[in-house]
Amino acid sequence: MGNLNITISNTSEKPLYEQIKEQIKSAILKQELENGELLPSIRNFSTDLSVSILTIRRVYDELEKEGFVSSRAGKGTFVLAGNKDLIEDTKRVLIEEKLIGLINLAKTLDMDIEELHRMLDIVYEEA
Amino acid sequence: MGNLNITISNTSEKPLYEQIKEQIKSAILKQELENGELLPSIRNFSTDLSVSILTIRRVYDELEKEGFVSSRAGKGTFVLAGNKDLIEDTKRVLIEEKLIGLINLAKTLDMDIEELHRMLDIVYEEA
Amino acid sequence: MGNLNITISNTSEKPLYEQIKEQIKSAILKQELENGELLPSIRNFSTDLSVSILTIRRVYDELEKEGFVSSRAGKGTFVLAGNKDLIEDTKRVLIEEKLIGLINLAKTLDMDIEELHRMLDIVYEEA
Amino acid sequence: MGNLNITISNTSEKPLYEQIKEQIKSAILKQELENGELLPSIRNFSTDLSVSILTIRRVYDELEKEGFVSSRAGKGTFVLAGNKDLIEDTKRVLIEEKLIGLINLAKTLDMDIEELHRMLDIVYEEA
DNA sequence: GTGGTCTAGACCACG
DNA sequence: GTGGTCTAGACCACC
Repeated sequence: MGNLNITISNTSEKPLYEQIKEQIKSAILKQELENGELLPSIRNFSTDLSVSILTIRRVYDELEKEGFVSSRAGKGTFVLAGNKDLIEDTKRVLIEEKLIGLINLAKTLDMDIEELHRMLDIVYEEA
Repeated sequence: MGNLNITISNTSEKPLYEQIKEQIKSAILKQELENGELLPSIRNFSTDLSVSILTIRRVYDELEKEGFVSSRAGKGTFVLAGNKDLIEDTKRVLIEEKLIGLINLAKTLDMDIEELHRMLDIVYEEA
Repeated sequence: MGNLNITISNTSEKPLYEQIKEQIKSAILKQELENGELLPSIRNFSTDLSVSILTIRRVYDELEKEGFVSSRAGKGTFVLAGNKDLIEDTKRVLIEEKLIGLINLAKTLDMDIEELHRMLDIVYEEA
Repeated sequence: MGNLNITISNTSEKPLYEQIKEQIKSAILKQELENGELLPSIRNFSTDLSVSILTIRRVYDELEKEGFVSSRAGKGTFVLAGNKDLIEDTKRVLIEEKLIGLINLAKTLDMDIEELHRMLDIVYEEA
């Protein structure tokens, strides 16, 4: 039941490998990709997305070092989503990183926490 | 009443010119720098901060393009902070950009608005 | 009295053929497999372990080259464990190889032999 | 007082990038490279060692992710050796990894801890 | 077929 | 000058 639709933008400021990596990571965190599921081969994936083999290789390399997938020569690259705690922790850490950036900016602009809560609701409605 | 203390980090991932630019911009938005105030000359500023003249030139160039300062040959670089509404709007836009990124991430991770408010308070306490 | 329980891991960084080979070799060195004992046929073994026939063939080939088994067409693959001295020597050589690597690392990190003995005991307890 | 002599072997089973990475890491751990010291540029280093630019790039990338160096575009790659605890911990972890491998092997070969201590002394003398 | 390593180029932003 | 990203190939071991 693998669900993996990757969209990449050449105009984005984010590097290609990061765009792809984040979308795979997000799919794992949302549990759209199950534990043990086989990801596309490096060669197939690179031709599908029209990017270099090396770009996909980098995506799989970094995901493996972060513990989200496991690559074995001759077999392929598999999703590791067995550790539910890791998944929940990772989600919180990702959100926290963005919150820290937001709060730092708010503080340098003399904006208080109540105003921040108000704007959060407003922007959430519009998004 | 000019208040301008710039601190730069060589290990930060942000480029030097951006670090300096953001701090000047923040000082203008917080109204620590008044309308018409004269900023340091490119040469003095670059020696004070121990960075290249080119780096400061880029800071002033970009700030001028964004409408925060005005440079006149032979006279110097002046703060443009006359329009109070513009300043308030600019602050909101900066915060909104970060909020949009935060909310997009939260949605892709299946995190709801209440949880986001809770985490905002928690991280705000720690920061 | 042949005792041969092979366990393989798909997430291990070691290749399948090496995992299997090491376990057979270890069983011979520990004398769990006796001299002259008949190992499973390539076909049976490969279906039992759910690996390719080529993988088992490679295991038997390498074990034969190292002198631990003997394969005869039409008869099967037999354990060669007659020379007890050879077995003891092989065990020591395997351990020595790892010890050399350990000591080289310790020396490049300026760690002395006493500290090494201490850590050996500590890690041995935990393992 | 930078001391950085890298030797690489094309016949080693270890990949080039790992050989180079380990030697730099070892120099940092032994404090032969000081905090803040500038490492060779990617281009110079690659021509000095006669390897591809990408190989050196990978070395610096991984060392940065592990927290041993910091790379900044336009400035270079610097040694981060300020955290003494990290350095001591890293040394112990590296030794522990090898000890675990050694002990696992010893156990599968029915070799006890006393014998291991004896062999450690013997091999240490010879090495 | 698969991933792992390596090469020899290129263009970009930063200083 | 520097590192960061990306491309288009290649050879190898493993399955």
